[in-house]
Amino acid sequence: MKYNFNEIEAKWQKIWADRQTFKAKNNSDKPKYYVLDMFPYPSGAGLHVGHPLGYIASDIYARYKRHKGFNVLHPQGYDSFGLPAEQYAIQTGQHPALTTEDNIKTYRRQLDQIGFSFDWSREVRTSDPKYYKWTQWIFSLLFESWYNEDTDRAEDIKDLIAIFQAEGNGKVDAACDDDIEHFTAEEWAAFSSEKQQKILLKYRLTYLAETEVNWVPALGTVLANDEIVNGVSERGGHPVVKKKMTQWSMRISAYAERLLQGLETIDWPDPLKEMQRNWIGKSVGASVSFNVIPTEQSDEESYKIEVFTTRPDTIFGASYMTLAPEHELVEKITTAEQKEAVDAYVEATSKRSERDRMADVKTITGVFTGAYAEHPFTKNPIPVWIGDYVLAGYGTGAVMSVPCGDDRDYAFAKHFGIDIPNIFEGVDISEEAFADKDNAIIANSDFIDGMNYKKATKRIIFELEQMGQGEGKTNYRLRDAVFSRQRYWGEPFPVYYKNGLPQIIDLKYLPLQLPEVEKYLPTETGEPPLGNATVWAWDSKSNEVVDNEKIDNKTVFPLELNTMPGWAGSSQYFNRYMDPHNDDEIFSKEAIDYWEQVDLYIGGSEHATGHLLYARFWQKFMFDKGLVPHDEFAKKLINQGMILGTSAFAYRKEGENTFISKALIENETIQPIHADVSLVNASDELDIEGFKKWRPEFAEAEFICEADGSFKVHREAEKMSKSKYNVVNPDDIIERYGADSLRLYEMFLGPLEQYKPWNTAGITGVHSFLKKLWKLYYDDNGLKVSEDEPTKDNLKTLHKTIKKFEEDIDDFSFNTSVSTFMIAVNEFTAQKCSSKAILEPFLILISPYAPHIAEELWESLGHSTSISEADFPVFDESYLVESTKNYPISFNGKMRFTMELALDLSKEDIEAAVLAHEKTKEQLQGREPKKVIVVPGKIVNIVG
RNA sequence: GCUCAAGUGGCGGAAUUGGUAGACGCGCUGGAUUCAAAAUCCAGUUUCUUCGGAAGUGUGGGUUCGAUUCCCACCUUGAGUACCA
Repeated sequence: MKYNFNEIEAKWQKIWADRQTFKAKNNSDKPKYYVLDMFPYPSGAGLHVGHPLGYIASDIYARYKRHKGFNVLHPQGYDSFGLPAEQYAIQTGQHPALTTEDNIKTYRRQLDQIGFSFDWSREVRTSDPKYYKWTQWIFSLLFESWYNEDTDRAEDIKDLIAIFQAEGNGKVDAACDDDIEHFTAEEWAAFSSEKQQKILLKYRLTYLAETEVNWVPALGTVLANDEIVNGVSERGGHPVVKKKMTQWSMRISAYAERLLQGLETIDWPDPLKEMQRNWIGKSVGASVSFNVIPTEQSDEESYKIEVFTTRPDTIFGASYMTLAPEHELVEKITTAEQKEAVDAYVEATSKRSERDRMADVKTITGVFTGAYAEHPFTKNPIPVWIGDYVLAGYGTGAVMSVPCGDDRDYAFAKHFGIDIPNIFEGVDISEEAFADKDNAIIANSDFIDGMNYKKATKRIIFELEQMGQGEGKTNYRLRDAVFSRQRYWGEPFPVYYKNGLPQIIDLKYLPLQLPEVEKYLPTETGEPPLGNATVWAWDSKSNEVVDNEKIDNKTVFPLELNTMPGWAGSSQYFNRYMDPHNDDEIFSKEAIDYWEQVDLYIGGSEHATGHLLYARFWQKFMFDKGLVPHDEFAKKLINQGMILGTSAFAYRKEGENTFISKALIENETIQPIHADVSLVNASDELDIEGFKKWRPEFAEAEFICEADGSFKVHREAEKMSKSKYNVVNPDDIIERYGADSLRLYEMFLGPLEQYKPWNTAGITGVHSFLKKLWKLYYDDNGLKVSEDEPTKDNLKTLHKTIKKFEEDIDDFSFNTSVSTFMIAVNEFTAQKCSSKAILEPFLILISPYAPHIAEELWESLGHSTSISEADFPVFDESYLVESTKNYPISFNGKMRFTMELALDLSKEDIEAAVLAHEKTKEQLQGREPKKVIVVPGKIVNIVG
């Protein structure tokens, strides 16, 4: 009988689906294990071979854990809101829901034929109203919460109102907007309801605020900072400009410290943690306030400049101050003489886009305001400048400039001829600043002379606090996250506006479903696409959506026109899988108490500062609300590397329609043109006729070939993408070699975390391994497995494989496992092993990797239940180390043999080793030698 | 610039409490089978070699009986970040 993989795979995929083999129960005597993948966005292009890499790894692990006796939750779903479906809708008028539905069908078909053990009964889709009901609900929960710094957790807004009623806001320590006015209980009571609502909005964890946002005119929407790469939009590469808009924001900054601390408690990759740390950007230092020396313009008011510094110890080296051009004091303190120059400078910088400003870091610009501030200790006047190297958005938008201790201040001072006093002992600052704080000894600084950074900092902060001119302060780079998008295809906010103030729709009336619109573009008046909806008003009496014409602003009000960003739905899906069909609660208490959190999460590192940070934030919030038992949602995370495409480039002479083979290029100016990879063979030769037919503009092209008539292309690894013509489709691979081959090969390609190019040629190796495996069980006469007693060699191979397999999979070294199987099959073949006692447990080892062939052979051996229910074979060391049993050698003792070596040591080797061991011990006068290293045939070394 | 990761045959890659470097696969070479091809099987495949050996894990040092592994400096590549005071 032959190995007919297509038939076998279709058969078992159907059986698994029919029997619901992988359906997980929310209760069990077994320990639980939750394996999660980052759910896909179902794009129109379908899957390419790079997409399933992480899914294959997690599937192997999930199947392995089932064999190990765990109740495994391994769900899958779709992140189905998103821009491409909307863009397609704008172009074609097709409703995004229809496009999305089609794409999901393609995805499901492709995923199914790879043989994943997903529990599809728990599928979620972020665009499904039954799902986004709960996304909206979490939004409303955030709206009804504030962050209490004293208890360091989110609390109910009702508690805050109670405090305001009892004692005003004087003692409240909250994460809130920074323009809070103080009020007493009496004042609070006297405020109008509107004023009270406005104040509360400044405290809520999600709030409306006029913010400077990243506006992308080409997309008609705003983007969060993590959606912008090098000053252009991540999707599409459109220019980004700053614009002030009223937007919903998430007060993630309240959680900055906990998001940082939490990293210590989770087993995530170090580079990814590092990225999150940098993104949160904690810096410890002090805030210092400098009094502005009154001038004729400002003598009526006294101004203070607040600065943040991480180097309070260098305060005596401050020879000037710098404000960001956008700083509010700029116009107030500028003197008459300098006004013209300052205005011109502010005007010029505001015109420069963010991108220009970033690209042009080297050029030093700035202008003197004419004003002076008073140094808090020396009382000397120091000039106040403005310069665009100071960012309005970080710290206070102002700095005390210490040219001798900071490179940027140094360059600025040098450029404008400002004083550079040296406050470091024994350091030459004539050429550059001395920024090494760990090796600095302070000098010329009054009472901190001779101190190091640590001591001086402490002392300065103490003195500043005494004087009331500063305090120790910690700053975070992490900004609150803008949560509004001017798009159609996203979750609607459960919000309507009464007198311009946001009101939340009660959970009872959710989901608030997306309205139908005629056009998916923004309206002519510049409103978001939902502005096109005609039935989009809220009747607060009947609690339902009604026609816009009924708006009277008494009982019927306009609804929010923005929708939520892509990360809203993906910040809660991992918990929803635990109880996905619950319409009364986001999940039941039993479900969350049973599954707790994700044990293993596999996905790409590109989500480091997006999804993975926001999801941690929501989880911490949910934890504060007592909804989840852990404040981190995923215990362990692995980043799978990307599988790259191997692009092919044909070189064309610049300005001509003549192509020239790679090896023949000398000094022609050439232009590389992407050629479809299917037109190029393994030796990098181009199919010229196919190439001509492929693109009409090349039909008439000339080709300069090698002497043997071949035309060679240049190869390069790039991200797989349609536009680079380097996409390899899994459907073709599966048809030709089978899903089991694809699964094995993707794992065999290299370490999971690594980026690696796809190369179809190598798949024949794993495919012939499967054929050899099949032949161990079947020959031309049918099943050849016998009831024979296993030989010693058989047992040795089996147990060696079990041992190696477990070591590999515990380290997530999926690639070496495949090699382990290959070695085992080669050994069994050489041993002519047919013993059922060996071949049956061996199948269980293979089954996570190649589940279809394993199921088929398992059935052939007479089992009526799925192999996924079989227990993992028990490893028995005695088959491996028997050869050393009769000798006084312990494995973890002073004499060391590795397991592998012990297998192949002869009796003579071991006797020689024991002798050498004893002899050395004698020489050392009874002390145990540290190590005796033995390899077959010789003693390598003895270490005393 | 800063932070992090990685450099091993023709290729993908194995080997880490320091102990046989190159497992396993691809490719290549030779052979068997075949009218032939595909498929399959067997043998070989780091380099040099006077066939005894010698050298060898980016480069140069160091520690060690012993270094792909540890330390220092440098080079290269990739990723992240970018005036964060």
